[in-house]
Amino acid sequence: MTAPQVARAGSTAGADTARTGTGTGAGEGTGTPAAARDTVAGVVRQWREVHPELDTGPMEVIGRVNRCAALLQQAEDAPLRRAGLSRAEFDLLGALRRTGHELTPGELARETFSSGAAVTKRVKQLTERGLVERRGDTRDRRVAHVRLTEAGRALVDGILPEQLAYEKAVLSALDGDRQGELAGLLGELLSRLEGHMQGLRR
Amino acid sequence: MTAPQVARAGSTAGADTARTGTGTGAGEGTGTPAAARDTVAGVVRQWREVHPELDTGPMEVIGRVNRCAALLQQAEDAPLRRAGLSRAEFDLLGALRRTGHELTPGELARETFSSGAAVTKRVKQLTERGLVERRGDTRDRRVAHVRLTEAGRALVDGILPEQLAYEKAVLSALDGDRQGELAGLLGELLSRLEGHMQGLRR
DNA sequence: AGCAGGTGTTTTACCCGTGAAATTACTGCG
DNA sequence: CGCAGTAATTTCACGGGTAAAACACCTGCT
Repeated sequence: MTAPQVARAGSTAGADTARTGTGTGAGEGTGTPAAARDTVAGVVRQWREVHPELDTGPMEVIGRVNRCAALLQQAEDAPLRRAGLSRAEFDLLGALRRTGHELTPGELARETFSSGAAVTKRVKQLTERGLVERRGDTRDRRVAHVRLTEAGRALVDGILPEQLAYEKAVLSALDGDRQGELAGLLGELLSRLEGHMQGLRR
Repeated sequence: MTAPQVARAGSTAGADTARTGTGTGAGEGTGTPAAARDTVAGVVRQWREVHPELDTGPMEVIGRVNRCAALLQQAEDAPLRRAGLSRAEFDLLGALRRTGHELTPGELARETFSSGAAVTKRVKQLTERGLVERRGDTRDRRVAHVRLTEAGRALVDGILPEQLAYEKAVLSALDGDRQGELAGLLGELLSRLEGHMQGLRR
């Protein structure tokens, strides 16, 4: 969540940069690469016409990641809104549920990739709704502990299967094998990005 | 950009749902799947411990797409901010540059996946900065036409190569072949999502 | 011609997230 | 003990996005 709103609402990616592979890749042999009938392909084509000298390769990847994320999130939000939760709120509740224990605001911020200020606000709202409770730490009075109420736990447990089913349906656009390949490639990229990310901040 | 802020700022994905493949997929043979040392893997593991009966497969894909998008966008924003532009502004300018001709606010909204209201605001700001100009349509006085100024065009052309180089560096975490595979898989998913997306709005 | 209905754009009101400052509290050291 | 330094959390001011309402204008029908 902390990341530039990949998630939240409107979402991002749109007309981003995208490049075609470094020569390798996607072609399936048949006329159109089979996967190339997406918005990003069109955008890349336009850039190539205007700037034929540029290597548009990265756009193909990054543009698609962004756009997929946007669409997937949009889809995912539907079931949540029906339960009256925003994605950010669900993420917070989910963090509490999956860790199985109380978390401090700071931990929640790290866990949900959002700012401390955002956590403060969300916790306040969720407390008012009776989904979450807070208590001060007895030793260190600076810190607070947030935990799910019974209602909160029930809400998460009720939504989660629905959410997963919905995601499964959306992903069915890709067969099982491809989903696995995709998860693998993304995981590889992700683990390296998360590793030496700070090193690239020019 | 219109999509639910995959992009923008704080970014989203965080503690999202993610599933492990449907049996196929990522394993490389060696102990840890090689790609499984990312944040998402940990989150999925937690969910599985708490809800062993649920199929966490979709999380593996969707969670990673979201998280990758968040990190990539965060990285991409760096070069833009140095030029004093937000990603949304750059997308708008980029749409004008790559299409090569004037666009109406409505077209800009569609092209950048954002709301009309957002376009109105951005165009106003960019006009004040002298990067863009607007003129009313002579036939239909409801519509406006927005075009790049010379300064705007120069700015985009100056930033783009830098942006692409930066993206290329970030993606170098994956070798060329894998980038191609990834682009292919994402393109396939994306084209189907974009196709029958509206059909899933329960 | 005149108006009902539709379309393109802007305005309005509001929500939500952020960074920086403020607040409160702990800790180690002289 | 008392204070400088640091840490956890909240408050503040603001930017940017959205949906819905308001506008302005066109078009087709009678």
